[in-house]
Parts: sequence; C-alpha cells; structure tokens
Amino acid sequence: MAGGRPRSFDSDAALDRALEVFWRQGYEGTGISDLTKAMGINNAPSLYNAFGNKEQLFRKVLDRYADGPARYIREAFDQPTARAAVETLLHGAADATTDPDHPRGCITVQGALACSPGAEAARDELTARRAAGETALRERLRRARSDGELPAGTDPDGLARYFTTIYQGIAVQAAGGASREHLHQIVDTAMTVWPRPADA
Amino acid sequence: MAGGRPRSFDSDAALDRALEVFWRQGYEGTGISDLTKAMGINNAPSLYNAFGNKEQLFRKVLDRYADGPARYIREAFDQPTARAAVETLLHGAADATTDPDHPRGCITVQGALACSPGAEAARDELTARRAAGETALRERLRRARSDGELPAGTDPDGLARYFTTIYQGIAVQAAGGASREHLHQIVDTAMTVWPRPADA
DNA sequence: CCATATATTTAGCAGTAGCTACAAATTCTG
DNA sequence: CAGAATTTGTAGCTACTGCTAAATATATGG
Repeated sequence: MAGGRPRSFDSDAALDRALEVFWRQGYEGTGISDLTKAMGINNAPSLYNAFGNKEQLFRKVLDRYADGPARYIREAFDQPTARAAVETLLHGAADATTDPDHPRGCITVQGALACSPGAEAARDELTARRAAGETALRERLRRARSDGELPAGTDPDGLARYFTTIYQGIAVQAAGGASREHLHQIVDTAMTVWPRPADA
Repeated sequence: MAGGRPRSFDSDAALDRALEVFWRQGYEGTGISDLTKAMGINNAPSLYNAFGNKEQLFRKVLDRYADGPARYIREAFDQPTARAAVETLLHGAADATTDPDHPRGCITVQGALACSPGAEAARDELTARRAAGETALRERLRRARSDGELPAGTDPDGLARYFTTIYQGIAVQAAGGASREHLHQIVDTAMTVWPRPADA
C-alpha cells in the first residue's frame, strides 16, 4: 500500500520503440543496449525491472504489435464474408509490410526464422503465432463452406495453407524491398484462386 | 614454388558442414566456434586462413548451396517450357525445404531476413540472390510470352513476382514445420493461376 | 518524520563475439 | 640438409553479450 518512485518513461511508448528495433533487427540481432537506447532508458536494470528479461520483453512487444501495426489482422476476421476476410488480410499485409512509418516486413516472420539454440524460445513463439493465424483462417474458411459461401467441393484447410503462404511470402518480399504496388498486384493474382460457385 | 604444410581437412566437406550450421541458425545466430566445431577444425586461424572472415565464408557457403541442395533451381530453368520450369522450381522447393537430410527451410530466406547493422552485408547478399532468382524467372516468363507459350495478354513480370512470393512463402512454411505433402498441395493450388490460352 | 515500496544508478559479473600475432609444425624445391 | 611456403596450435586481444547485486533516489501511507 505504498507508492514508490514513479517510472521515468511511458511503458507503452517504450514498447513501441522496442518493437521498432526487434522488427528491424530481429531477436538475435537486437542487443539490450540497442533496446535501452531506443526506449529512452538509461540503464539495463530499469528495463529488466519493467519488462523482465529479453525473451519476456519480446513477447510483450509481440502483443503490442498485434494491437498496433498488425491490428488489421483482427479487422480482417471481422469482415462479413470469408472472401472479404482474406482480401483484407492480404491487402492489409501489403500495406503493413511496406508502411514507411515502420520497418519493412513482418516481425512475426523475420523476427527469428533461424536462430542459435539460445533463441529457440523466441523462434518457437513466432512459429506458434504464425500457426495460430493459419488456424484462425482455416476455421474461418471451414465456416465459409458450412455457410455455403464456399462450394461444397472446396478444401478449406488447403486454401488456408495457400493464403498463409501468400501472406508469409509477401512478408519476405517486403523485407527484400518490394514495392507496395507490386505486393497488391500479387494479392490480386493470388485471389484468382478463390473457388467459383458451381453454377450448373 | 614450394609446397607448404597440407590442409588437415577437406574444403568442400567443411563448407558443407558450415552450410548446415548457417542454414539452421542463420548468419547472426552462428558463431565462429559453432563453425570450427562443425567443420572439424580445431582452431579459428585455420578457418580464417582457408575461407577468410565470417562474411566471406558465408558467401562461399551460399555458392556451395546453389551447387548442392539448391541445384534443382538451375535444373528448373533447363526445362523446355516455362510452365515446367515453374513447376520444377516450386515442387523442388517443397522437397528441398523439407529434406530430412538438411535443416528446414531455405538459407536464402532465413539466413538473415532481419539483422543488426553489423550483418547487413550478409543480409544484402541474400536479398540480391533472391532478387536474381526473381529476375531469372521474369526473363523466362517474358520469353514464354514471346514464344507464344503464354497468351499475349499476360503480365510476365507480375507472374514472376507472384511465383517468387509462393516460393518464399513455402520457405517460411517449411521453417515453421509444414509437411512436405502440404507444401506440394500449395504448389498445385498456386499453379492454377497459370494463364489459359484464349482459345476463342 | 518514519516506514514502506518502487525505480534508478553505478558498477561489474561470467561468458562469448569475431579476429589476430606469433611460434611451431609440416610440406615441397633445390 | 637448407630454405621457402603454407597450415596449425597457442594464446590472447578488444568489445560486447545478457544480466544482476547493492546502493541511492523518489514516491505514498501512516
């Protein structure tokens, strides 16, 4: 029941700065000193006190990412149709991965694709989050088939894997410098796979 | 004009071991000690003497990769038709990225997607190699349109970007644990985009 | 003011990073 | 065998890694 010395920095703003660094440099490419510098924290103990160790901070940064730059993903699943959901998801990815206000690409993809044994926990966390996205899309497409939006003959699981692959490919393309316009064209091409109703 | 002490290890075999480590752990996740250990070299100076510094070794490893596990890429471009080239390329990627004899994924994608400033040269090297692949595919598809294999109305550049995105998405999927069978299904779905001749 | 609680600062831990100077070892040429 | 050429082994460099103990500073509640 006491106050204690107040924090000298804003936690959410600091997390945003940390997100930028992890996003740009990846988990292993980011040092604690990079983080404290970017976050406006003068010394390591303050960081550890506020956010735990590097791995815990990384998870908090990922949550912040989901609530911020990657918010379009949740909005995609709020769309009335599965097709609109996928379109919102992929075009949103094209925009988000080339946003000039943020590093290129997607932290979930480039944060730790391959890493040393010491960073496997971070890598596994990212793998799990990507898998969760694919699962959510699969459930949405299954529902679309139940609802009749997708023809009875279609394979929603395969379709989910396909669009997830597009999504992740876009992230790699963006990291490599692809233009936003080109990414949107890729999405348009990818969407032509969408099953047509068997209007016989 | 003299002989000098002979090398105690086989250079190509050592490069293969180094490739495995870089492939699994990425450029920044790999330490010199990881390399010497895997390569069967007892001390760092021997490595530096034989292959230069870490970055130079990485480039030699990438060349070895292109001549070894990624040889299917060149074979793809030897196919008689552009369609066969793309199919060979993508199905080859599905196989190569899930080969039980090698780490999962593609070193060109996961070697250094995001990195610290100190590793930017390695990252740029990978970006350049991915871009070179896309360029080769673009040229092949342009030729296919000139040859009449692709309809006059198609956009070979856009198609090249699309298939490159699939390729890189497959690499991410494989790194995340996707099964070989699923990757082949994704390729089949992706190929349905292939333009049909306007047989009017 | 005092006790408590929290945050910051200073200093530094053990470990590893990539890399190298230097001497010893092993080879070929003459 | 002498000498030149090359590789290996030993030792160690500076810098940095993630992290922490202990002391200090700043707040609240009684």
